[in-house]
Amino acid sequence: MSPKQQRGEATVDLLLTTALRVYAESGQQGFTVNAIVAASGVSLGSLYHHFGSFDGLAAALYIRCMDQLCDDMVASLTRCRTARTGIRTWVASYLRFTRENRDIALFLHASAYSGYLVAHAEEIGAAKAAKFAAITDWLRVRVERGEIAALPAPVIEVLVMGPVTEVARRWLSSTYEIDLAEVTRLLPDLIWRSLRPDQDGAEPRSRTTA
Amino acid sequence: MSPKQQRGEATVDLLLTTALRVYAESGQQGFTVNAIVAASGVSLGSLYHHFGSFDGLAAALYIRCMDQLCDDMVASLTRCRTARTGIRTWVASYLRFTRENRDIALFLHASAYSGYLVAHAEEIGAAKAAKFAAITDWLRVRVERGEIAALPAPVIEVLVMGPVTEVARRWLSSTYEIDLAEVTRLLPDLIWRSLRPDQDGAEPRSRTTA
DNA sequence: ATTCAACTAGAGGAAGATTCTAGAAACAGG
DNA sequence: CCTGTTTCTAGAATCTTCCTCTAGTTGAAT
Repeated sequence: MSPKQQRGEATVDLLLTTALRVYAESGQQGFTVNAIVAASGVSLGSLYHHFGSFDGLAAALYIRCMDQLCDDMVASLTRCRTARTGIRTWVASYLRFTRENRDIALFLHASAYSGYLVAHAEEIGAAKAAKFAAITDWLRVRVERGEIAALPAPVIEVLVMGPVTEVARRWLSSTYEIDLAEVTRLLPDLIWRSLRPDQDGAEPRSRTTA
Repeated sequence: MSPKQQRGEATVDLLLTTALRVYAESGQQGFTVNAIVAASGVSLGSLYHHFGSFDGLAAALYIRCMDQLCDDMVASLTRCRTARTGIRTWVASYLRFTRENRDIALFLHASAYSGYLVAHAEEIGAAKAAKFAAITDWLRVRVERGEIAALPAPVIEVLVMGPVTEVARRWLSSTYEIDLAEVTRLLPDLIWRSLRPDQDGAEPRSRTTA
């Protein structure tokens, strides 16, 4: 299972990094084996030796990018105790990650429907679920404490991730003009509004009880 | 400018309709000129006579689908007077459209980054902006009346469209399991919460003034 | 009858994913 | 240090797929 030589690991890394750069520079059109091979200097044989197919490389890259994003989000989220700061931090960290890792964000958004990961859909789904488990747990605890409105987990996820991914999409597409700084200032609070346990004047239970 | 024969219009329509069906059945992979030609019975030359290129057909299909969606949303929205019902109806209508027109929604979501519309990006952008103008106007009026929080237009759009498109994405991908009926029941109110002018007990101005 | 849009059929050719064979580099045991 | 084995690299050749173009036909309108 584990490689007996570590020279391959470096080429794998080089290939993935180059692939991401190629995608960022040339878009979906130019995202091809030849381009990646040419840009990386690695041979075609090496590529197929390590990934088996082009889709294999794309799937590996997708998983690698998603892991980075998820690790970043989970780290930000789990550092927070209260629901309010947690949600706000979650939102802010996604936007920050997008700004600081444009290439990764672009690839993630574009690949969602891109077809080259249909073959590895199960694998990717599993990886994503594993990473999201930490987030779901964090949310469940706060919902049980009454710090977040009693909603199904998917609805909460959608209310947070929805606006944020939409902003990212627009910022990445560069046809819209989005003031990312302003949005980062406004969104966390606005999203939190839709998740507060109740809005009719009652104080959050964390103050009155426990 | 106007066609001297109207037989072409029928062919164009047949091609677009078939293309959508092919996409729904075969996905990105099977979305090719040959497949469309075979499924429609129209000849390859005809296709090129009308659309000039494969990308041309894809762009035309994209615009047609987007028009349908936008017209539906605009019709639902402009029928509403108050901000609250408007926003809630907007959300509900998008979800209803997605449920009732799965193929269209799928194509729209998947094509966003798909690369075959890069060539016609300007054209598409213009068409989209034109359709969205009605929505933006509707929003501006309500913001000026104080019925909606004083936020930049993009932020409002993102808060509404974000969660809704995210739900659609999940429902379409079929790896997530989304209870669309339940979401349709919950989301409109939740989204409205993030847009209400203020949440600290003050009544909406429409009641106290004017 | 002429004209022009609409259409048909099929060839051409480019591009890209994959396979294959050959060889270099690391590793293990003697 | 030598040798067999596995991992890895190399790049040409292949095979498939798909977009585009050309040349010619049909048929409605004037």
